[in-house]
Amino acid sequence: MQLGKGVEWTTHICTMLALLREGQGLSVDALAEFFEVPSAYLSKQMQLLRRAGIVESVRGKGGGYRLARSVDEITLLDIVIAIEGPMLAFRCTEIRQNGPCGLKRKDCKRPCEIASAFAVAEQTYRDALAAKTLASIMQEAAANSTPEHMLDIANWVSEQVS
Amino acid sequence: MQLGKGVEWTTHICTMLALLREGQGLSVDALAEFFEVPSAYLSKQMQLLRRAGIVESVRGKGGGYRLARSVDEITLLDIVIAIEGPMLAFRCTEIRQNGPCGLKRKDCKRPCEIASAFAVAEQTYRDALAAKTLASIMQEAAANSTPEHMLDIANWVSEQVS
DNA sequence: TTTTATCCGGATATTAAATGTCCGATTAAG
DNA sequence: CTTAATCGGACATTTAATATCCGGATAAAA
Repeated sequence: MQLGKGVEWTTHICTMLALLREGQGLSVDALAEFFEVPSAYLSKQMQLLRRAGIVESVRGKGGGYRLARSVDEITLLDIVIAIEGPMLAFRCTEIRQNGPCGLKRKDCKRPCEIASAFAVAEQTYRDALAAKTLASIMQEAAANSTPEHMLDIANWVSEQVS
Repeated sequence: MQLGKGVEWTTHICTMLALLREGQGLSVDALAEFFEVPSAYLSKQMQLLRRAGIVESVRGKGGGYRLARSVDEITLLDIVIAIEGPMLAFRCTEIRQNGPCGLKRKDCKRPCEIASAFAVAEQTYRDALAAKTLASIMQEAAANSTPEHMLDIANWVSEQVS
């Protein structure tokens, strides 16, 4: 049970995009270089974010990606669902309907107790992710970082958005 | 982010093993037939449960699997960890240390805010699974099932433990 | 208008993980 | 000794994750 690398990558990237001013954008190549991740593959992950409405893209020279809404309207759950899809981690294949004592389908309108228990647990997970906004992450990051490092990043950003 | 089929299979199987009396056991072949899952692969999953101390095995003729402890001492988390391993779903590859503004390793003793947030969320998931014992699942299952179906299963079990 | 930089989407390739099978060794009952 | 069962390792297959490439669209700048 593993989340794809895209979740880690794009979450960090969202914190970068949050530093941009109105009208600015960062290209996939710049972001890939910043984090040393493969550019072409990162491009695919960014497209997933775009289709989810988390970021928006500007095509053509000088284009790039930027956030599509404010940092307090983007949660970790939004990102996970954008990258991983909406399916639950627990896959119920209804094996209670199999074998010599298998139940009839009509008697299986409600999920079994096992599937229900996993669904409840996953909901707590999602609730926790939904409660964590990009805004709160950036606030914590700022509190734990040094002024020098934040300045480094600000300088790199301004070099990119030429 | 998907849990393996072994989690669903072995959880259902634990509820079957819970029906056995002292000294009885069920063979992998019997369990595989009961749920219509591939016997050889199920055998692998059962070995994982065994190494985790959830079930115990009896080799040789007449042998099989049975629970290694009582149903209120076996949780869904025990089963998930036995099958999937102890790793967290979110893999932090420390990309904050990469690229032109990468942090030095010595400045990364604490996990970053993103990794922390995912760790907190996963802990709520695990807490929920740890709170769900096999005992509570069987109680719910009994409440939602019919006497006929429970009798069907009891009869099948007694045929197997010859 | 041409060049350049960028996203977009599809196709493809590569790698890793999940799933599934097989077999020889071991163990215990009859 | 034969039979039935787990154990563990090796292997095979299938699927998912990761990664690359390219042609097309778009827009800015030269």
